Amino acid sequence: MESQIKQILEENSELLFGTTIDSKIIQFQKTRKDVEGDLTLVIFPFVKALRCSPEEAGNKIGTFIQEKMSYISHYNVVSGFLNFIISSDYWLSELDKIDKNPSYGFETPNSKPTIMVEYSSPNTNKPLHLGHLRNNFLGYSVAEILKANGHKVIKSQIINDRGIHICKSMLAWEKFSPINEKGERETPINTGLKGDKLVGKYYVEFDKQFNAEANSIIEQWNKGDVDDFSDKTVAEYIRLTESKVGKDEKATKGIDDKIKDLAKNETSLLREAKDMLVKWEARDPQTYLLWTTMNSWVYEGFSSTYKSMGVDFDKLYYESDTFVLGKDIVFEGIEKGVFFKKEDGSVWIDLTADGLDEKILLRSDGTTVYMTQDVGTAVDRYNDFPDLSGMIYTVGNEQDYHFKVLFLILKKLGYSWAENCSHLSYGMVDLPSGKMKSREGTVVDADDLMAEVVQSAKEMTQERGYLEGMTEEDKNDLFQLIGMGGLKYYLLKVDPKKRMMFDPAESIELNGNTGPFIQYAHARIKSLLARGGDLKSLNAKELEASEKEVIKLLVEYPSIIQEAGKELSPAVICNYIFELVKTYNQFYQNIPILIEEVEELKNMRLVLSKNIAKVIVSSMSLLGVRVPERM
RNA sequence: GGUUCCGUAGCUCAGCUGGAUAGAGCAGCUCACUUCUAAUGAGCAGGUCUUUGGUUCGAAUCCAAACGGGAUCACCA
Repeated sequence: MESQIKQILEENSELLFGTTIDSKIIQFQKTRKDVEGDLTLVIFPFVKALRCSPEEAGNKIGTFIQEKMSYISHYNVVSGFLNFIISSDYWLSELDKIDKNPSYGFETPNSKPTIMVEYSSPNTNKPLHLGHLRNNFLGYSVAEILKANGHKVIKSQIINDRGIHICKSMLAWEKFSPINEKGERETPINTGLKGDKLVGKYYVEFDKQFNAEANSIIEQWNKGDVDDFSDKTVAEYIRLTESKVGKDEKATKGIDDKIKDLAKNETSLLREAKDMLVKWEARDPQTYLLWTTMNSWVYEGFSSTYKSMGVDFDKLYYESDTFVLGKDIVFEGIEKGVFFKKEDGSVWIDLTADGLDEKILLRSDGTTVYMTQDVGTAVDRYNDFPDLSGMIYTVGNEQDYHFKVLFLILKKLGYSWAENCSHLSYGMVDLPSGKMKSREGTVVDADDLMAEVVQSAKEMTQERGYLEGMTEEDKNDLFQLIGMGGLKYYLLKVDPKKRMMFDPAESIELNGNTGPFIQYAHARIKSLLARGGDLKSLNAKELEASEKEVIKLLVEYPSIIQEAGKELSPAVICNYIFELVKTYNQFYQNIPILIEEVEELKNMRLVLSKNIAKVIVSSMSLLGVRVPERM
């Protein structure tokens, strides 16, 4: 409709305006709710060309368009805005088209280039938490949205299964796990703990012991007992301590943190963890066995968590595989002159010319860092899928800098596809009580939270649901569907880029802008349709205002999917579906459907409802949310 | 301090490629179930869109500065 009007204006611009017009000045917008009209053209930009008042200009253009387009029944001009009223015929014919298209809003599958979407990518040293939920739901949803836009999508994750953090858990387990009467240390089997939880427990234990050791070193320093430490360290300690004099509380705390870091570097625990990493990279059999065992525990735990989340992956990458490639690339890069070596053997890239810093790629002991692995992983992926037209990394915005550097390094290494990589950077999830810190144990565990929302959905549904005749199994599935639907919708409805507040009480809320609100509307429509009998083809002639409003929104659906794809934002879908359901509910509440006596009207209202249900199911599927037949 | 993101109703968020009187949800106060699922709908109340300047016929939206908040600037990942 808009493009038709635009075309008419452009083709007849000489006639209307006496000059050719810039297509940019043709601006449409939705008509305000309190003004009569379905589509609004902004008149101000034309006023100059026409040299008359906005009122006259609007009338001139309005009359002209109305003559050319039969679907426009009339128009009005209000303070510089030309409002077209589009006839019921048009909306009914649109509804008919929508009704006949089972995959309405979706592009032909696999008709566009392949994109890889990476998400989740956890460390294997601790369980998944609330932040991972946002990440997973977001990544999964963006993948679905891109598919709906016609792209072939490969869902992938990189599992950070190596590195110093894993060694910390391994070391703590070896050192601190109690031995039972059978002579075994703790395992998921003999403790009944989920594997990821058990390993996480030892990561926390490491940190606890590590801090204790660092504190005792500081105490030692404070007493003046410095014989066991290098002159350099001692000098740094003295310098920091002296710099505290006369500083305010905040600055003093900052310096204390630095002293703590200094002390941490001197702990035997960290030294042992580092030794372990070196042994691991050298494929020491015992270390490797321990690593394999503990990782397998974690994978088992993760896989059950992913199942509850309802997410999956097409292709997994492991850092333990890709870091070697990363290392090779670094060596090549040195020869190409992209990287350089410092005296102590560490390898760096100088990005100061690009406004960034120097970045390390290999430590002086030859082991790799995060960046090295990511370089390797990226190259590995393009080797596996040479036709990738894009790669999207779903990673928190605290890593904005990392990805900026990563993409720049790839570019400098001469990979032409580097510019197709993008970072889907999302904001942190805050709790009302403050920030989550995994080391301090103030996290919201993903498994616990999911269990909680499902439990809450269960209580609520038992209280007010329509469950007669359902099997226990179906009921449990329904509770799962509602609880998870609520949680996913809650986490996805906020613009991904923004930091968001997670209120546990609100996340299990079922009224207002929530997943269950939308699921409920669907169940209600299904109940209508079940009683409505067979549907006939549309033959109604007129539309009530509230019916027209609903159809208008339905018509927007394809463009919403496009926008969500362009913005990589499931929130766009959420906002749309909420608006659609709200508008439908107004219609539902005010207009009789089954009890309507005029057959054409009843039939049309049922067809309309059916298509609302269709769009609810399809748009919710883009969020990874299932929708019940009844609730 | 450098870089970067953010600041809209009591709370949580939409709106931001400039356009009409800035919108939802929650919380508060009314009202509507003998009628299709009330997990709903209708209404009331709630705003100097952080501030100041600029661009423009027109600014929550663009630009600049200030103030306030977050992230980041590791031989952690």
